[in-house]
Amino acid sequence: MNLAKSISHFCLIFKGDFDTMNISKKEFEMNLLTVINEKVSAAFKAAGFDDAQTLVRAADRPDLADYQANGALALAKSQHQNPREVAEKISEELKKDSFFSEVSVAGPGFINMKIKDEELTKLAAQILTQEKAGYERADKPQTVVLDYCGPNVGKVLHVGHLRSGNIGDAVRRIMTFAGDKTIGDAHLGDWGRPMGLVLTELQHRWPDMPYFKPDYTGDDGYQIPFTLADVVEAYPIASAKAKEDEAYMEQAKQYTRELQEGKKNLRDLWKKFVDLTKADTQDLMQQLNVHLDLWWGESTVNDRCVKMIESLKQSGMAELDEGAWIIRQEGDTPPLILVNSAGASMYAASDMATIEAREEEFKPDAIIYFTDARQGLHFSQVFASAKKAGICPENVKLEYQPFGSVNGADNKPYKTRDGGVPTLRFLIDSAVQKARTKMDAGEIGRDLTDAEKDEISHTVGVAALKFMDLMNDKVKNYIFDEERMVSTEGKTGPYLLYAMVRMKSVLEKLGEPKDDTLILTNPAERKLLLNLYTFPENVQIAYDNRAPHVIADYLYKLCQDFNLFYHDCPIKDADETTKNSRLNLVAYTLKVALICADMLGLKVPNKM
RNA sequence: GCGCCUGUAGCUCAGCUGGAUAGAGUGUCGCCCUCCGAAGGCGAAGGUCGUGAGUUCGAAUCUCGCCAGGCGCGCCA
Repeated sequence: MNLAKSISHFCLIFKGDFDTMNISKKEFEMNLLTVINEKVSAAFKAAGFDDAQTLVRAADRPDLADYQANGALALAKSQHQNPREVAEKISEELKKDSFFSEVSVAGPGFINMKIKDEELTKLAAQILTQEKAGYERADKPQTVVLDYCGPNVGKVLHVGHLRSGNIGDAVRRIMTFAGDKTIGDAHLGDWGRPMGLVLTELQHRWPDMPYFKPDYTGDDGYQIPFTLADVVEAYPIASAKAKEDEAYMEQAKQYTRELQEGKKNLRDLWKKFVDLTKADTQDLMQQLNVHLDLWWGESTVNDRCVKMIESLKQSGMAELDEGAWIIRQEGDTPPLILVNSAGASMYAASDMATIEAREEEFKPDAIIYFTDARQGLHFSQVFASAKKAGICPENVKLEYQPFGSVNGADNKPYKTRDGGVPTLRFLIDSAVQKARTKMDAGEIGRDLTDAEKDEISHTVGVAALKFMDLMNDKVKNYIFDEERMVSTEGKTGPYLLYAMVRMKSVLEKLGEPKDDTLILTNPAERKLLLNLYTFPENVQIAYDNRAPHVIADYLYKLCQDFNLFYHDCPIKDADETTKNSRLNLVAYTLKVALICADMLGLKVPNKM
């Protein structure tokens, strides 16, 4: 994504023409970018350029400027004028504004602006004290359903669920912060042939369960003899047996059908192992601080799915081809298969029915899917078909947000040392264990009790795991380096947590600031303050691109700037004014950092 | 064969909806604790942005070709 473009998009609504927008000027002076953009926009007008984009953004050459405007370049191009002359004219107007200490034209026509320290410090109390630290929603808030996590009954959660849950939840948090109404749905895989297979295998192993007695009426108080581990083990075994043993396969098919028809004994048993999966998933997601609002599954839309397929057949949208019911696609795209030639409905049908259910229940503006990058074709078929069939209204946006795979050092999908697929529980446990080892070996945390160490190492370990997963552009594969993950050096979860713990610690030990006066006496303070002001733009870019890594990157830079400030600017022994000012900076930084951490679903301990 | 994604420092990655001298981290080398948390900070070295054209005043960024890697292509999810 392009920073400049995203910011300019963000700026588009601020044309300096507040009256026509029926919004008070005050409300728009909510962050530094909009303040400057208003000034530059006014200068454009005064110089005779009315409708041009100002293209204001934080300078990418901090040695030359605080903010820059690239609008003169674009303007000169469209009007066939000399860009430097255009920039000079605008810059002459800007120089009249006492807000800036320096305005100059550089290179082909960049307008560079430096802001007076007093202006910069004065704005802090107006901007950084706001609940959202200057972030202002540009367009109308939306209702959005987000589909992530995606656990499957009978299968153990693995690294793919880590990505789906982490990324989906982070995007949900970002959207929620931005003002959207969000609904996170786990989309449980709890239907179809796998369920029949599990039922069959459970019967083989525990034939005495009441569910299989001919006179079954209910399972009140019955304690199931199997655990989640048994269910997870049962599925692949059943799957293998079914391929060999025809009778076994027939039994599984029959159970699948009877389950879907609602036969009570099977439904009751099915519910037992679905609940086991759900409880396990809930536990893991809670450990990861991934929030879900909804636990709809494929079973939730079963009845709807049956009706939908019938109606698609009636309308001619679906056609029979080689024994299967399909929906033809545009161009070379292969058809979507609704019902296979054996008469079983496919997951594409279930996904379409789920869209219909979500539309009916929530009337969302958008539905966003977080699944791995291999499902692109599937979703393009489902989306196109849902639109074509009128299941999804035209104005509802269906969005597929793919993510790359997690690879080992060999750049092949990540495996444990024994070659197995690492479970999510294993990943969490080993991250926590590593954090604990680090804590026990280090000088830090000596004064903590064992219980505190347990809790903090869990927080740190999970943050390490999550941050590693969120710090890169989600569409790319990344290499899982378990040692680097828990390192406190460099761009890691523990580094961020450490910086934030320091901020908390400073405020706790030296007290909160007495008033909101801010003074700048050191370059590190100025750098940190300027960075705090760019929070709104970063949120906007992250929002527009559904890109948690933009927040991750911003938080990292904020912590770097803070650590430099912390190192260069002593607080305890400074004079009262300086001390108070620096405490203000710490408080502002902590506030913004905690918002960012929350967007990423990172918990921040008080000590570590 | 068709389609999607990726290729930037030794390594791991930002930047990619066109702008200045392409940024971090890590690794290597050097420096900084009498001080609010050194799980920290500072500095040095390190790049034909896969490749070749094109568009443009200006290309890592846009277009096209090529090369390399990953993934997907009707009855699993």
